[in-house]
Amino acid sequence: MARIKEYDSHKAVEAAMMLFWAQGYTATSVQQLLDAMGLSRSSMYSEFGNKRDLFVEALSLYRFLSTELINTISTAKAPAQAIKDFYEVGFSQQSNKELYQGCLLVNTILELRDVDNELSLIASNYFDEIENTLALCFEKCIESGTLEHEYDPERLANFFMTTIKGMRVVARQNPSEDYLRGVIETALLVLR
Amino acid sequence: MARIKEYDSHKAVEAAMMLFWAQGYTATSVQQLLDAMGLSRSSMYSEFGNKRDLFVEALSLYRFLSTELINTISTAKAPAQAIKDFYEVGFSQQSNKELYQGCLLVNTILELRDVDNELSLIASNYFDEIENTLALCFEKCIESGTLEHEYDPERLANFFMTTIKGMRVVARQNPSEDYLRGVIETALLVLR
DNA sequence: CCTATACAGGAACGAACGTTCCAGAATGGG
DNA sequence: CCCATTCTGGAACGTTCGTTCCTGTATAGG
Repeated sequence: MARIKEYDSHKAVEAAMMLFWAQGYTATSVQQLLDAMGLSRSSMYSEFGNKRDLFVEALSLYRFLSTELINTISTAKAPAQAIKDFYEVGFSQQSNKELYQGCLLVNTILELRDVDNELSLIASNYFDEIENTLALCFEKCIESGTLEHEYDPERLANFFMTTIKGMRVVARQNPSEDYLRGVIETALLVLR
Repeated sequence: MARIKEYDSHKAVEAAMMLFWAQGYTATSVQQLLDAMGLSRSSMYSEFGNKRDLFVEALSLYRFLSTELINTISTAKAPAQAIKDFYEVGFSQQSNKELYQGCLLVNTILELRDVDNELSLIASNYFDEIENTLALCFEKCIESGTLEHEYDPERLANFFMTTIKGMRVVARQNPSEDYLRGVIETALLVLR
């Protein structure tokens, strides 16, 4: 053995993720990725195989980073607060720039269906995971009495996930913060 | 003068629109467009200029076809029925295949931001038109007493448009009809 | 020192892309 | 008939793409 790797593989994938997030899969060229990741062609191909595999890793990282968001939901008590926390993540200072990039998963689902269904399905499945977690959260709320039992937890999860996907489309249209906050408040009217 | 044009320009744009709708702008090649439109390279370039201009026409046609949808809203009386009509258009028999293609405008906004902002903005502006019409509809409902005056018509329009955009993302994930109908019913809970 | 490994940089590849151009066939009006 | 116009089909162009390969250099361990 000789010579230790210089670049941080995790940081490289993160840079790639940001670029895919902003520009989409097809519109992002390998050269742009190399510049953003700060490594050479040779290193990229020996480390990640090819552009598609790199994108799969970027998707995986995006999902991993979304886990803290899911945890926020699971631990919250009242459903209204859970949903509010869920929405509000996008407004946090650290990810304020990212807010207006929309959502890598939504973008991927729309861009790659009928083009690369396998990649589109990966993104779709990540959403299903989140949706199931959300439904489970509502179930617990009903059991603990913070949510009336007349509500169907699965239906609520379906509705809020759809709203969130819509908001992440709207986010890419550069709306005002008031616009998004107004949508959140209105959506919460569903819970009484 | 000599020889009358054989192909139907409107039909050609419609075929192009369907293809762009299904695959997106970048992923749709000129050759695929020619096959779908049923005309030769020479005819396409002399008639429409280039791929981008053809896409602009496809967007315009999509907007035109959406007008009947807008008219449905404006003439409806009660807001709940108006929104329901608005949603239900996607379920009509003639456009059932199209339902699962999502929405050309949503797809375009997400795909082409940071790639071709001008095209992305065209799609965005079409949505704004629809949103304004929707807000005006709610205003009339409040004046006529079919909607409580505590509601802000603009905020309601913002919410429902966002929900619709979300549904058109979900539609591209091939959900069940029950899923979409459940989301609609839940969203209508906002109106009491 | 020596060798195996990790890098950079760039040349080269084939394929696909959008676009332009041209030769030739078909067709309607004068 | 004749000519202008509308079409087809394909060749060709330049560009960009993802990918592979090669040369050279830097570095850590034996």
